[in-house]
Amino acid sequence: MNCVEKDGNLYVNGISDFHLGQTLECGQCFHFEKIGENEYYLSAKGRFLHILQQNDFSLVFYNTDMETFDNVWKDYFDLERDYGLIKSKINKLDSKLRPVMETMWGIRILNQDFFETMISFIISQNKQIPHIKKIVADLSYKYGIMAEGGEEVIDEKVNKGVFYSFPDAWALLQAGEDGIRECKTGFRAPYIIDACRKYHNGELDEKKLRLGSYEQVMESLKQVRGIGDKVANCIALFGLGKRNAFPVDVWIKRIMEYIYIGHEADKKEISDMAERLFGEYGGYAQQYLFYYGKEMKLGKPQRT
DNA sequence: GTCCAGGTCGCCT
DNA sequence: AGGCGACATGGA
Repeated sequence: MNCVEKDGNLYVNGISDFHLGQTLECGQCFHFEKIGENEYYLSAKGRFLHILQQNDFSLVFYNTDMETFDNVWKDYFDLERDYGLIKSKINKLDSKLRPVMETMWGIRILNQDFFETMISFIISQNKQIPHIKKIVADLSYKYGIMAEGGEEVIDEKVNKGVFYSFPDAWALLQAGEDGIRECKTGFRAPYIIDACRKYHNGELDEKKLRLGSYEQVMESLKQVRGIGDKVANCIALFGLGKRNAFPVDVWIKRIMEYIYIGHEADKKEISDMAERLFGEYGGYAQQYLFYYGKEMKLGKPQRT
């Protein structure tokens, strides 16, 4: 991986196992807008980013310097991890994933902000991804602050929320349950408030959670109203770096039934099986499977 | 109009 | 313990 700064933009070459579109669209994050072929606006880490993937090996980070790339985006996109190795390990554990990983070869698990991930996945329950994105964008526009680098770019064609940072816990507490409801969060509004309180008063301490075990993390997260097993697993995986977490949602349930079981199974069975099959690689396997199954509509009942 | 969405809660056996 | 409807909102 080598970087060149030119005209204020950063050109990164020699990357591998990375596809920007797959990584953003695979359902792990919600605060972005597609503006072209493998070209996106996104908001993360208090910053706005315009990013383009030119080919399998090179990326353009617009209006970005080397230091910001090294300190922020390299970690955010998980670019320092060897996904070739991860895929070969998973392939050894279970060869049924080979075609899945060959199709979704460019997914990387983003290292996202814990608080934003927690609130986003509380919102995600019983909602489709486009609507989750809309709510995240609206909350950011209404209660967040302008993201660093967003002001110069503002573009009427996309939801303005992508130029703003996701609000912090205090801002959402100020907005209150009614303010949060204005962004169409519905019955999730009190859940969001509870999460903000527990985050703000230190009951949920990101540093402690990151140091804690997967089991400890799950138990702490599930103290929040509106966080059950599935959402807690998503937060653990995407917001706290617990790469063994294996969220079981309707899709993964269908996909695992289709690929491995051959009949209906309950969620407990699915997650036990995933732990046996994938162990510490559960999170990666889950995300390859999730996006593949969703794109292929595996096991989904036909509806016209 | 009906059904479902990256679920969870509360109440019912 | 496990089953089942309610929950807001929008799109198919």
